[in-house]
Amino acid sequence: MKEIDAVRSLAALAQEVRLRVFRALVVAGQDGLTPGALSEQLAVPGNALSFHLKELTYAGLIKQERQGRNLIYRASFATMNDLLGYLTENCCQGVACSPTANQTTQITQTTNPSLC
Amino acid sequence: MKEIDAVRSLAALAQEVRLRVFRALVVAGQDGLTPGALSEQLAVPGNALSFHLKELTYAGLIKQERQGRNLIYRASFATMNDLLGYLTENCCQGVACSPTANQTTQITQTTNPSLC
DNA sequence: ACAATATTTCAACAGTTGTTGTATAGTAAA
DNA sequence: TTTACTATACAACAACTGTTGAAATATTGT
Repeated sequence: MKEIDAVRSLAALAQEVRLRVFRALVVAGQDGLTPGALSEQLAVPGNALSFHLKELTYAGLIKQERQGRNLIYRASFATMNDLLGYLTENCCQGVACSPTANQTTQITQTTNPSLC
Repeated sequence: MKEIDAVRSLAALAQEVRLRVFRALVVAGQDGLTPGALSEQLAVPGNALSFHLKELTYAGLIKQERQGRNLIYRASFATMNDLLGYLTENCCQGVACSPTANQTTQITQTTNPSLC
């Protein structure tokens, strides 16, 4: 992941409505959610929601797929894990920064970021 | 971590200079870095850097400590891990969302976020 | 074709953010 | 205490962001 992509993703998440949308989609997982469901669940007007979904899509954090008259939005776990990796890269000069831990937070399968 | 804290942290990181500063501090680990060192390393004017350090501090992502005439800035791993946990919470309704993985990305020791 | 539903687009406005230049405050050494 | 160094604070401006209301597009059922 490049710096510009990370900034774009972080900016997309740095907004109340979008953060709620993204987290709701993370919880929904493969099933995803329609804009209608999100609008109701989060009490956000349709046009505002659409604007925010576009931002999240532009950042690559969510994907859409049409199903009949509805769109299904899903979180993009791959992009999210890239971002998490970018933020934790080369932690503590590669040296273990604590005696206890050596774990990684990924929201699904992928490559392993360098961490301490 | 509350939503407002997450938004504040994400907004703090969603800016080129601040993201570079934070990543440099993550790499530096316990040693930390002075504003002078950061200013030189990242080629950012002192006053601009000061502004961004204040933002990161306000978000709780970095901490400062005075050492003689210098200040030492360090990344706050605890806050960062809270944030990572917040972003991945209750992934996929708690059900494993992929056949392969069950990992976590943390940049240092702490509590374990719910993931898939 | 028509009506109903779902979703997006557009324009305008207020509010926020980042940069720059200049000034100020704290610390240390001569 | 003067000088140099390190770091922060403030004001002003341009650029970006989020919300709202009104309109447009797309899909389905009658």
